[in-house]
Amino acid sequence: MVRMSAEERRESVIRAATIEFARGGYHGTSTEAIAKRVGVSQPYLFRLFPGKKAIFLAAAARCVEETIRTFDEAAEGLRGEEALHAMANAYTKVIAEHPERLLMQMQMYVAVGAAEEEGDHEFGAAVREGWMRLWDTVHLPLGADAGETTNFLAYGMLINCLVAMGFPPEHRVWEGMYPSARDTGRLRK
Amino acid sequence: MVRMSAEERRESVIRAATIEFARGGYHGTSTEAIAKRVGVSQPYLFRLFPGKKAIFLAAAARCVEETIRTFDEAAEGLRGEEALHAMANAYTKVIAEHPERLLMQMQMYVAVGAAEEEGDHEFGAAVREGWMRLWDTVHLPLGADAGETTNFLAYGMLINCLVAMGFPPEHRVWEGMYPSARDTGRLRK
DNA sequence: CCAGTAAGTTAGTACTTAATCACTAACTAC
DNA sequence: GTAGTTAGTGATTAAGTACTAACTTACTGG
Repeated sequence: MVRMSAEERRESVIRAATIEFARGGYHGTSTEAIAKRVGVSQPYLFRLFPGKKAIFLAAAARCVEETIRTFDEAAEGLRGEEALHAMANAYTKVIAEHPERLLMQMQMYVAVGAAEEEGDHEFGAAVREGWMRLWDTVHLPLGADAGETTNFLAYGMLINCLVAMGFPPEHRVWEGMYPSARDTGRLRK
Repeated sequence: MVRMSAEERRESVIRAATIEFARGGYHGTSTEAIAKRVGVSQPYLFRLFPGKKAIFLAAAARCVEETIRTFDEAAEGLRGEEALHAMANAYTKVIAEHPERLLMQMQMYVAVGAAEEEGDHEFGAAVREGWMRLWDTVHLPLGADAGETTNFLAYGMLINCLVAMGFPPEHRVWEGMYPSARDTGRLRK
């Protein structure tokens, strides 16, 4: 048994939860599965977090932070087409190294409807706020062009969906993605 | 009690299931919720379908059919930019009248990972096949241009995500969507 | 009118799972 | 060393849920 500070454990839980929730979504993931991945007993999760929902929220929030940071760092000091390429490349790297982040984002989005249904309006608001922060993050480097920003994010969402569907990297759906992204994602000033 | 033929009932179940699964996803939707919406007892669902999974599959398949048919009919006899506008308008109409179809699509996509995990490789394959049929459906009217097709579908996926997140129609994220779709989605021949 | 069939229900089972409670083991300061 | 705190577990529970089996009600053809 490896003892950790509660704060460190919470970190591990967030990482494990991201992977598990990314696969199964909120309802398709048991707290036991998360606990197993962390290497800790299931009841202990409820010492670290007030409930399952709080774990999901923490994982979702973290996921948004990291995505925003990824784009922010990639575009640092760059503008226009250069920023576009830098951010696209950064995202490509995330796809390869942390696909769970894309899937977790999808799970966040689809979880909004259910949360709204059960009276939780804060969750949807938080997700939308995260999206707008992401929007603003890429907006400025892309020349403060709304059309360009929307286009960039549209390709991002398509990528998320294709990854979720499990299309292998060599599949033809990926063709026309990057050339096209460069082409149709050109900057009009 | 209104009696129906089993076939008609199955139809009702598929429609009800689409709405329920669209909100809650596979695991977040109980067969009881579906039965309630149909107006039938919960166990009777298992006479009409072999199990919950079969209901989800039927709803998902139907959803894909209808989306493909929507584009197919909208683009009938049109090519290039005209087809693009016709299909975009048709999709706009679906957003307003049948948002559950967009949400169900999202739920399908995110369900692939979990299905794969539990050894069901056919589901993912079916979803990908549906996607490719959709791809081919819009590919030809858009001038058999892979970049154009990808672009069109990218905007579609962005729309799906924004709808899932619950952005109201007047929100600024929608600005730059249609102008931009017209603009960046222009046809290069 | 009645026999067969198809539509539908009520009651119940087996199982999963989020959350609680009482308890134990390890670290830390004095 | 020992007192107090912090990390962690085992046992349990209550609620929910997919699915089964046995029974009932309505329609239909001869």
